Amino acid sequence: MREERVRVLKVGEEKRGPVLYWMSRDQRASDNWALLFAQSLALEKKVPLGVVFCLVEDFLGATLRQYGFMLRGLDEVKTSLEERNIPFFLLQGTPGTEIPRFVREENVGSLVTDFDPLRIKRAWKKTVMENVTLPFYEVDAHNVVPAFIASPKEEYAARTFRPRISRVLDEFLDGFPDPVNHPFPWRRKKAAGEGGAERLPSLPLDRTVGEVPWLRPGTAAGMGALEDFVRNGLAAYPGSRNDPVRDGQSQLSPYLHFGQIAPQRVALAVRSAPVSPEAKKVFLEEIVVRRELSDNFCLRNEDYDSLEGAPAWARKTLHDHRRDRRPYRYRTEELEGAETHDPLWNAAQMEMVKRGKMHGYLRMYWAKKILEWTGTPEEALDIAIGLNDKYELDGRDPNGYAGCLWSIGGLHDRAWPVRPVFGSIRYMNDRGARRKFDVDAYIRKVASL
DNA sequence: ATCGGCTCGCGCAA
DNA sequence: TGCGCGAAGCCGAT
Repeated sequence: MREERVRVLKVGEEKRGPVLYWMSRDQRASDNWALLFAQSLALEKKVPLGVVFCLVEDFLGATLRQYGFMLRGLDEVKTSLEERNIPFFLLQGTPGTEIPRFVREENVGSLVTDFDPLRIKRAWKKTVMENVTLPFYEVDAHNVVPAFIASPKEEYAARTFRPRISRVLDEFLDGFPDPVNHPFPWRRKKAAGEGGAERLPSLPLDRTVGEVPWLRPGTAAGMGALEDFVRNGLAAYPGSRNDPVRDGQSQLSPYLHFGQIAPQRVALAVRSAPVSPEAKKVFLEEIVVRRELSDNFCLRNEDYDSLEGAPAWARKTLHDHRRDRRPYRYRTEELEGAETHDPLWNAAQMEMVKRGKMHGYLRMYWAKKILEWTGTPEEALDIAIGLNDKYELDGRDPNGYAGCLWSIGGLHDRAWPVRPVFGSIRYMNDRGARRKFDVDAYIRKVASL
């Protein structure tokens, strides 16, 4: 593994004791650089290795839908790790309290965690850091090119970020080593406690948004979806990705969001697939450049989920058009209930509510119409992020924040001809959608869900 | 079907 | 200081 993936969060005092990987964003037992680094430390010191996940009861308003997908995936992680003599502990509570307590109780010698640019995760790590004395490392197991290496600043657009990735991609896109059994058993084993899915009934969750039956959670299912896409979808991807009727997208984003599969595994599979160089290029642009640009945005911009995070030209133009007349106005509840005059928008909203996933092209259209139909750009952004985080399996992800800001706040985009309400933010309408795909067929498809 | 204009600012060449 | 060009478009002219 390239050592640039590792950042020392705290030098700490070296002492003998097991190595603990505090798993957070990258919820998988293989293809995980943070786990691999933790194991290499443990092997070097000849000590046990354990993995802990801290279950927060109310993570940014997450729902049964998202907790169900996550906890069922974690149960698979537990099984896979235990087969390799690595215990998995599912704690419940605030990481700032629970991780330092676990470290003390089990006499942990070194602590490793994975990388996440979101501010709540950074705040947790800061508290943990202040409450432990041992060495504490962070490994970017989510990005092919680690976010701290990719760029030292907030990038202006994909075109400024792309060359930074291309320069070093070959160095970082290396293969994952095979998992190995850990030779040193964890001794004073804390009581294992209930499994993840068993805890679902007792968690204080929003149960109005139920689990989705059509997408099976976990690493095995995610790897299956990847295999299926590479075999049956990748070749046609450039032509079908913007057609929500054909559904030419990879369906991998929920697995990627919860870290159940590694983006790097996806990139490796695509790179060696027997398809045209063009198809590979188009998909790698999505899976590497665009996805990692979202991490760059959230890492380098404190205001990644508010209009303050939008570029200055965009904030100005939206402000200049603040008082423009809005021909349609909807309240949050009307939007949430898919009760607008626009059947395409309603269908997109219904697809998200029912399936936990909205097609990529429609996400842009959907968010831009919220800007057009609500009182202020700030309100529009709050509603878009709120609905996305409530219903999408991949809510609360850097990609979601960057996507909403792209649609509403001109992020990573350029100026376009001036329109009412939008100013020079790129405008979209259903005529454009009709040029691209059979809108009525899509509406019928959603109605039959 | 295809094309140009719309419009802004970064990054690089000079 | 000038210039090319960009994350998924729209619209009207041809």
